[in-house]
Amino acid sequence: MVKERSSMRQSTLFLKTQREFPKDEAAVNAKLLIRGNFIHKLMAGVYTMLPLGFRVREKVIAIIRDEMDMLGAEMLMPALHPRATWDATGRWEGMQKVMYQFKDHGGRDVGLGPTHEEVIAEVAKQIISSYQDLPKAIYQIQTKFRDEERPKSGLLRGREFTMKDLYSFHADTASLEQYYERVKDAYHAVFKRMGLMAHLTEASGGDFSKYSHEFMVEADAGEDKVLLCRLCGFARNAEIAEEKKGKCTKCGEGMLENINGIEVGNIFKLGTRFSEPVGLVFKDKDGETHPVIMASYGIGVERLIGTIAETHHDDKGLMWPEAVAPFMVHLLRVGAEDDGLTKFADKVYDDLVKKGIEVLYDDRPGVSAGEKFADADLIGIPWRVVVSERTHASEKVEVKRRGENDAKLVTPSALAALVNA
RNA sequence: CGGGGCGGCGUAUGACGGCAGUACGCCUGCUUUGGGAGCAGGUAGACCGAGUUCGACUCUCGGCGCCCCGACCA
Repeated sequence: MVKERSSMRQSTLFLKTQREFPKDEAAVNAKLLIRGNFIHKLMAGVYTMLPLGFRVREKVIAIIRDEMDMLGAEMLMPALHPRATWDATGRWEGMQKVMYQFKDHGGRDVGLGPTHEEVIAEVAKQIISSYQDLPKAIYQIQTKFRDEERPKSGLLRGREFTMKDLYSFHADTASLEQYYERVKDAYHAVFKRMGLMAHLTEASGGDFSKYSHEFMVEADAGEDKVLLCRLCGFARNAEIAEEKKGKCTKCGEGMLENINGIEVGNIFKLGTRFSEPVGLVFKDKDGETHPVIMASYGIGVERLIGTIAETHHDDKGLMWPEAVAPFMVHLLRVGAEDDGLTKFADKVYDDLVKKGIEVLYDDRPGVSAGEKFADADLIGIPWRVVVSERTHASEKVEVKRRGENDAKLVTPSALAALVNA
């Protein structure tokens, strides 16, 4: 069915691209996303997702959700937390630097969650009490707040952002290991589906784990240094790497290379770091009590969008992979205002919409062809369809993929099949 | 948090210790219509505070904000 939401007329959309790149941004993703009007910066590290950006975000989330639903159920935890929950693990003090903490009107200490291990452990206490309750996993897609000392690089490091965080609970390490491997596969699938090649990278475990794994996308804008063997795929974060170059320590064949990586996801074996202090325990078959073994798995949604922008563009603008593009088709009506042409273009639009294709229809009157073309290149929708006097004369439309030079004339009825192929 | 840069119509910029200009945008009208159209008219701007000065958008100091480098990064 035709859903108003799936397609839009540009003349009425809350959208205005900018002629120039913003002068105070250096990061490619910030330049392109701001100029293309996908996002609007409210303050450093805090952005409005405008309609185009919102749609990309929805696509990204849908892919994440699709893969995560195979690993556990979704729920939603609050962003506002009481101090007591964080005091249980000592992190009210420990995370003062990154956690927004303040007093409510009643004088109570509260904070905005930078992460949710404490909260989920508290919730899990009510669910888990026996080995028969394990393993379990649960995830959410939720807003996190981090008082970053230095937000930077557009969407790559924000103060308020969406994170998918998955938590798993196990009775023993064998169960944890097994589940951990499943998550690895799911993560690779998530990134691959949105056109990103992520290297599974060994990293430090931070506060509460000896080791963790990060998913690194190679990009100039990446703030992490990673040693990578292109032959076998071995990767290790430079912060923990003892070797700096030379033969790969894993396969012994390839050479280790230094690359910049953007960390789009990470997975941690938490062990009992959170379950123990919170009292999240279970009874085994013999009636003995043990702390639950936990792991957490995160993906930064806006950072992913920024990463895609960093890796999918040319000098004219963005080039969205189809899976996350805000629309599949950008339909441009160019040339003089003319009733016949307008009707023809409207019909092309309606037909595509009826066939379930998401179309952004640039029906703006009085906007030059050149400006529409430039906007289409900037916004980066995968397929560009042009309707003009020329094409109308032959009852055809002109189709071109973003990034390719050659356009071809096809009949409107052939469009949907072409785009869906 | 240390260091650096920047702060002017909605956007991007030029000049300047002495009436704040240009381009784009936006509004009116006419023309135009396949790679950011033309003409005419119009609209709209100095981050905040203190100091120096006859006079500060301009110089000095402080604050705030943004960007960049570094540190930090569950």
